[in-house]
Amino acid sequence: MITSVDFETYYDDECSVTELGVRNYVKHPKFTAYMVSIVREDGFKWVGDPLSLGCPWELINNDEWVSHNKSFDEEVFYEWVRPRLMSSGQLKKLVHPYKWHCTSQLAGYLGAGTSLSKASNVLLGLPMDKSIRDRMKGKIPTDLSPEAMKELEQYAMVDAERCLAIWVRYAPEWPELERRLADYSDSINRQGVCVDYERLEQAKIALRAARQEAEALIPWSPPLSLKKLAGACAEAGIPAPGSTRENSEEFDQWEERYGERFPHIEQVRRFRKSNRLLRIAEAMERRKIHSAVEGDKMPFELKYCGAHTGRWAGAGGVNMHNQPRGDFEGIDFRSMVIPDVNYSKAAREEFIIADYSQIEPRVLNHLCGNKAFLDMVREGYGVYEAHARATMGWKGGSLKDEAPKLYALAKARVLGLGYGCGAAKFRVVARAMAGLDLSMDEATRTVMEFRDSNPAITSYWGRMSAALEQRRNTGKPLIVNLPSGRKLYYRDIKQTSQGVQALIGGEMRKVYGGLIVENVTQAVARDVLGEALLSLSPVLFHMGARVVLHVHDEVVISCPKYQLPHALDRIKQAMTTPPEWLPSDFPLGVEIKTAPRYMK
DNA sequence: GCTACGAGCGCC
DNA sequence: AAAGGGCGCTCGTAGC
Repeated sequence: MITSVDFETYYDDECSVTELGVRNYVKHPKFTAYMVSIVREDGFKWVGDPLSLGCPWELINNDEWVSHNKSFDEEVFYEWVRPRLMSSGQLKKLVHPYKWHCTSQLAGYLGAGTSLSKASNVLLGLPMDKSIRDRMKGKIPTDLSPEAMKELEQYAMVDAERCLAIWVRYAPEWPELERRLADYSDSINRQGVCVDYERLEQAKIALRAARQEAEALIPWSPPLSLKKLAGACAEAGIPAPGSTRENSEEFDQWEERYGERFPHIEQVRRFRKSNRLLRIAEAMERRKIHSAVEGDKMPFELKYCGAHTGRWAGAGGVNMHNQPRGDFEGIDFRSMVIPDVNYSKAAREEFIIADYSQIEPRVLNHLCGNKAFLDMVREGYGVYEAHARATMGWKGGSLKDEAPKLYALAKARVLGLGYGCGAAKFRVVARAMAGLDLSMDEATRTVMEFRDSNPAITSYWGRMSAALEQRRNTGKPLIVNLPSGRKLYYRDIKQTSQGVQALIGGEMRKVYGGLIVENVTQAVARDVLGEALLSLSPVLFHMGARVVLHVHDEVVISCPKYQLPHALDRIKQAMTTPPEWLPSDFPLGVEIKTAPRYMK
């Protein structure tokens, strides 16, 4: 029997998931699960206080439960509700589901967005009203009038009904391998990472000092106000920069001319950066879980299929997918994350960090059938040099050594031009990715040359563009089949005043051929990582190691030091063996290193 | 007082 | 429009 279970819980500014993460939210003294809605496949429905005598826990014992954001409801049930039911004697034996499923993960897999309202909209065609929940902030049911209580119960029931409907209708479309990946994600999240909280404390002191110093040197307030900045520029008799974005061409020119006369800009950046890092540090602190055996750990959230391409998305307050790299004010932020400790075992651990090398260009050239390029990569040439040999007429020796400028251009072309980028944007991309300063003419010429010499890629854009056109204004979705069997969905494709748009991940967004090619490429690279995670899992388990984190094309593993000599080869082997849906000679490359702390 | 949204910026 | 893309979080501002 499928049964949907949805808890309503108290929240306010300081006691919320956003603020504390799921684990410490449920532990908070103010936390209360005041309502649960239960809907069974046979039509049975119940809503009310989960601790009340009438709550039908024994009825749904051993059912298959389904929730939207299962890891949240699990935490509430196992850590707050069930212990109370047991200690009050209301339950004589432990109640639990036979299995617990998640419709947020299912909806993500189906490219429908991960929120219940988007999923309901896209998958059931039923919009939802979330306003009642927003009005519940800081309130518990005793604050409510009987009418308001009734309204809330109805709202909670609708959530559970929609959740059940989505599961019943779409669960068959969710393959076993993807379900394992989703479960695995949840376990990685819950396991968390070890954090060097002492070092973090030192960092916070330095960051507070930097922020304060910067704030004092900025003559306006609030310090990040662009309006105030423009006002101050006007007073100084100089034009205001259109943007303060670092590395933007426009801003660099402005800074060159006026930077000396107007030094506050540098402090604006310093304020922004130190403030941001300080906020992250504080959020990491609030998520701390102390364990005598495992040390101080921080659970986090990598959302399975958080992006419509299927990529995981960092979430939950501390985003492990955008941790700052490198040094700021003497602080290397990534180094706060350290290998697992286990004080009950003597084994010390070390990180192994493994990255796929340029996986997206490799995938793109495979998808469009660019054999010449892939053959050269298989022969051992680097991706950029292979591109230069295949399409830029390079016949010499090592491109990087003999023609560094051409190498940079090849790199910019490979990274920037595969998805339809035009000349103006290419100038920005080439600057950011390869440190190239191109004139508009040079950029235009490069873009044209690239397209001329890469017909396989441009015709791939064309096919996707034609597929879109075929479904425009027909109501029929464009479903792109990926080699893994997974699909990408472009629903409700419409001509609008903004160009062609489609319902992508629950939102209307602009769409065109090159974009779909980019999405597919990203999606296939994601599937490679997914397969790698699953094939790594038993390999690591045998060595007492485990994945603690993954970032799109990078896997961070904590491994007992005495296993390191075997580990590197085995990991590389598992990661570079192509999934069965790719050619067995597909050239996957992995860069692998050991590190005493998270880095790069 | 609140929410919604864009700018800015971090990552791959 | 042959248009690089995918994310999340903080802050400031606009609008209610």
